[in-house]
Amino acid sequence: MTDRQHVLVRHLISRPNPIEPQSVPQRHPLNGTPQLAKGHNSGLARIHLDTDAHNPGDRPAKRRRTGDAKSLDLPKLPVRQGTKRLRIPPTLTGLHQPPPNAGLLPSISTEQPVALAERAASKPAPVAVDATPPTAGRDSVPESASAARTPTHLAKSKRKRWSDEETACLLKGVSRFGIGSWTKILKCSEYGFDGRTALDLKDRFRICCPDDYRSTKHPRSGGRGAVEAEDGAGTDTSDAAIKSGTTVHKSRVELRELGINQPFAQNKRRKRHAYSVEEDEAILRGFRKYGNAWAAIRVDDDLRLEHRTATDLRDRMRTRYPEEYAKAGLAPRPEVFPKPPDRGRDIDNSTTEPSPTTASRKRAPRSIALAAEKADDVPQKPTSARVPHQATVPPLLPYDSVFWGAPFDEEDLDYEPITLDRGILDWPGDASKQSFFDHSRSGAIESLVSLRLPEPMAASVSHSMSHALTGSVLPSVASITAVPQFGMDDQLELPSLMIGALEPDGRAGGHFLGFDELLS
DNA sequence: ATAGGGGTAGAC
DNA sequence: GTCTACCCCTAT
Repeated sequence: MTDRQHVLVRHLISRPNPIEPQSVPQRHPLNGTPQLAKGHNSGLARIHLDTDAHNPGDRPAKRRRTGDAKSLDLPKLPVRQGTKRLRIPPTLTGLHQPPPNAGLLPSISTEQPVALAERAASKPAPVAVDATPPTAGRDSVPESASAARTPTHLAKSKRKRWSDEETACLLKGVSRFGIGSWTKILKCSEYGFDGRTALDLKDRFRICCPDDYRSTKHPRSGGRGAVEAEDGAGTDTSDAAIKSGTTVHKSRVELRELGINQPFAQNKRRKRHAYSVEEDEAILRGFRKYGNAWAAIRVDDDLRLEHRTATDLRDRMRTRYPEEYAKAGLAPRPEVFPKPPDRGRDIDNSTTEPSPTTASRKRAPRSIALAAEKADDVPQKPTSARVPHQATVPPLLPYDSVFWGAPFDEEDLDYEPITLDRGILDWPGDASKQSFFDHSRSGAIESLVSLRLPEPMAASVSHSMSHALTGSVLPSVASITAVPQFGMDDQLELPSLMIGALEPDGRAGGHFLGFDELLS
């Protein structure tokens, strides 16, 4: 920055705000609430530094923002108890929402603190289950307890041996519902399992009856049929071995004792078949030909898809070609467990609309967004052109850089989704307002660059606002007032009101924009 | 018959 | 643990 620009900035900052004369109590241009009262000749910086005078101390001092000791907050007017928070015009709704990287903060959890769990774990622990005598139910935990999952349980849980009762329940369940219906068995009230999962059941069955389990994978290769086949072919399931406890394989005798005299029912679930490229292409062709008439697609001889069910085709279409599926007006497959947003993508430079204001992208309609995301995951050949990103929105302003009027209290702020008219940040790009501030020619404010703040100020601002969106924001008044190099402890302007106020030749001039103009 | 909104189980 | 083909259920 040149010396001349330094001087200009200083001059401007020390000028009275023409739209905010100090002698007249101002009202917020948006909501009509009283604005911060300025005392005669009392600099804001002085007000800041004398916080006690304005904060008589009935309430504990607000927590300062961390990081920059030079960064001071403007004093807040007292907030009447029970004051309803004002509705913010749609243009500004959501400006006070947390920055997108707020997710880096630890989330609020209802779980017990880890320390608590550790303390619990440090108590004299019950004897390890593995060391307990192998009596039935020795390691059983009351169902309610296992469901509640105490913090102690969250600590690396010990292995729980299968009791004989559990194993019996499993085998009976498999006999009744078939191999593979693990959840059905698990949920059946006639059987009791000690906090097992369906996966646990499968694993246990694989150990107890390996041949039967294997038979589900290779139907022709084995499967003793529970009781018909020879005992323990290839495995040591002799009575001696069983009695000695060296095996958990279940013998025919044991199964009979459990009342299992029939072969285990095979899982009715069809075998999985990965979709081939040919199948995918056929499905797409069929969809384009018949639309969502899946049955018609299935029976079309040319498509050779009869081995799939109509639902299979629907499912495949909605996962393999989500865009095409959505274009037909069909809802994409909902995500069961929505992933947290990929924060890395928020500053993705590969967006189709390169602009300084694309630090965050407008969220596409859920269906479309999902479609695009799904398409990202699909390997194989590329699908038709992606649904382009809808648009971009300017980055969010941290709420402390915008004047909100009096009745706000930090503690009263709940956050709302942003609805921000992109024009709010486009105005400096207007050709009629071109000035030496306009550095990027991009038509949008480019934060500190556009402002051309002196280096010390820029450093201070960027430091104190490190919580804000990357490269996004105007500095907060609080940040600016904290910079002593300017000797401007008297009158300060909101930076947003100064931008664009210079003539191209550098003279102060033009007119100062107010919020009302800014937002009109 | 199909849509929608998932759940499940097995492969990896 | 993740992915996904297959499955299920209800509504239309």
